[in-house]
Amino acid sequence: MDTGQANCTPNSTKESEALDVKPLRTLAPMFPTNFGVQPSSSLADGGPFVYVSPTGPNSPSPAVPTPQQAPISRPPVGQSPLSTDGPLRSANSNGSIRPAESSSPFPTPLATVILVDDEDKELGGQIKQPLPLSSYEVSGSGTDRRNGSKVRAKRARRTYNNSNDLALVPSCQDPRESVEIVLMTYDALRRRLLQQEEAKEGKDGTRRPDLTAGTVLMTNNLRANMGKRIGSVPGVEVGDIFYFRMELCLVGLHAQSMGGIDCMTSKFESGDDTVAISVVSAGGYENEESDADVLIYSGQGGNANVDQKLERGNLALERSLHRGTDIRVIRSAKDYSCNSGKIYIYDGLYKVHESWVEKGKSGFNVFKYKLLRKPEQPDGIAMWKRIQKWKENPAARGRIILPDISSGIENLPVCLVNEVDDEKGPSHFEYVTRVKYPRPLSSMKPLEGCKCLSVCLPDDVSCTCAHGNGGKLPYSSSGFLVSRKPLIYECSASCSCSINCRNRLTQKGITIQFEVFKTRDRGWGLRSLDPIRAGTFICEYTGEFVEKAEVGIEDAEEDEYIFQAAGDDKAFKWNYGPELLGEPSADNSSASFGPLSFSISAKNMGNISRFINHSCSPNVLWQKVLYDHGDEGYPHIAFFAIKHIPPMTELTYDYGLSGGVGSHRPKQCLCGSPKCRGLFG
DNA sequence: GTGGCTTCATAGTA
DNA sequence: CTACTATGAAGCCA
Repeated sequence: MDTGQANCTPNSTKESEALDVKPLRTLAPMFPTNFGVQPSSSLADGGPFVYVSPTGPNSPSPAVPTPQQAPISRPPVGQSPLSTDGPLRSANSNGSIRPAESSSPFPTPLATVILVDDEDKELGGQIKQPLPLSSYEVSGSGTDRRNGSKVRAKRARRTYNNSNDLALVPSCQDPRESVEIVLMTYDALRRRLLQQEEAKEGKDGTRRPDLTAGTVLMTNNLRANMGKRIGSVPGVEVGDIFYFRMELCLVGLHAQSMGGIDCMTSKFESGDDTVAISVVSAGGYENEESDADVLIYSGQGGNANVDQKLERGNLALERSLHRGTDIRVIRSAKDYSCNSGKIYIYDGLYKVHESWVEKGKSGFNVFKYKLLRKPEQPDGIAMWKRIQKWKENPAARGRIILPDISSGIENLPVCLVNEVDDEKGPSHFEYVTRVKYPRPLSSMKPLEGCKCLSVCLPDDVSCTCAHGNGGKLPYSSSGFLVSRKPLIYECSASCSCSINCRNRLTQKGITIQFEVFKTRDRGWGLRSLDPIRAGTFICEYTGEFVEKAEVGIEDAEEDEYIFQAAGDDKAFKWNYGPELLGEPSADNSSASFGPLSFSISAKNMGNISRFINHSCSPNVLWQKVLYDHGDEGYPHIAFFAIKHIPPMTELTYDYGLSGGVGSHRPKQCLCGSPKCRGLFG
């Protein structure tokens, strides 16, 4: 944002020089038509299957097995003594490894994404309405209160056919975009369901918005990468983060909603085998996770009071060892910002290198599988471990220019680092955490206050602040934006509620550990050391409030530090698919959101937000908020996360394209997105 | 097609 | 924080 746009040559050789910098996440190749299976020569030529001994060339494990280890009696390959192989229906003509046709008759696993959107009319009468929540509200099991008996509602079985009859708009061509749309839709529905749940007075039982949202998307075929596959999943990149197991299901990474091992039957030269395709290591068993490239994974079953058996997932992992097939690994990390306390990270492809049986803590046999990460993959969990070390010992972090660019003004220090060249930092500016208005606050219209005691609650119908926001508090109890709104009214000094009220989110400042860093080709940028969940408040855009007419057209430098959002339709689609819940479409028209009649200049004064660069595929959106005055013409601009953002990923928002309305001269865009418009500003 | 079972989930409560 | 438990849904399997 602070440099002129250099050139449009992407991916020059300079990229590889950024040693410790996580490379900017690149997009998956377009139109992947294979199943992610690479024929392995050792398998294709019918060579011997590799039984990796504990002393194998790639195994740093002890040469002598410990006494507690016993070799697994290996079942013959291609023949299942336990009938774990499913029926096979696909013919394989070329001899390469192909997944056997399983439950999905889709000829290709291209992401199937159905968008629900206001422009449906273009498609005329072919559109089928999505199934709203009410049409399958009875889901799962519950207790019938009349007779106390356990009843189990029929779960709608989804039949996968090729007619794509629920497609409301054509499928996305870019798998990355498909995955992101599925995830954003999922979380939007989940947040909305949670909001509805919190507003209910009598809470009958524990509701699970995560599962309900998942069911809605599954029922509407709104998912990516349907059908299982070995290897990487189109549109999902190493390092991607997830907050619910259902998210892994919806993007095709791991189909089991709870199970840790996912498998599929695949064709091999010598027959069919059910091999493991993905595992989730989330702390449920005694796994060893000390090394970033090694995972000692425990088998399933046993339940701590019986021996585990060589069946199901355990057998599949054993077969994966024999076949040498890739296994996707999803690892978890502690994250106390979310209720579950953990977060899932896709850590890329591993292979099983050895297996054994040992006595677990309970004294019963447990299967163990040693998985080694395949080389030459981007950092996944390794980045997390590195950040953890930085946090424990800040001195271990190299290339620090300033430990805190805010000089203690922010809630948390904001580090300034340069890992790409010798530039010593951005040009001077005054760090401020508040917008400077042309008039004093005392002269502006005050906000109407609520009379809530202690904190505002979503089930309190008398809260005037909730009324001002359309009847619902805009943030969930954990502090996430539920959906984008034309304007949010936070509680203010006029309210009787305390500072702990959930409706005082953005006025309290940042809660994430950010750092300002030098990008390769776009000047200085902003990123976070913490994972950021969709809907999280990032920061406010601070600077000097200027009326639009006052912006100097001639000042090129000022132009780089202006917040002046234009009304760009695509950038405003965040609250996808309220129709999926049987609700009316949200008003996402650009008239509700922009363009703005004012600008904020951060040239002379500002905060971290002045370093947020533009992208045509942004991960941050802006939202108008009022909290210290009631003048709707002078709203605060608050940034929120559009999607889950892994640590060390650059934060970007869509500057829009003012199209000659304002003073901005369009600049060459370097965002690298497939959707890049080429120009912005 | 169906019902039962397993499963490294969740959220709430103590 | 940790332990406990009630509820849950996908996919496998008989």
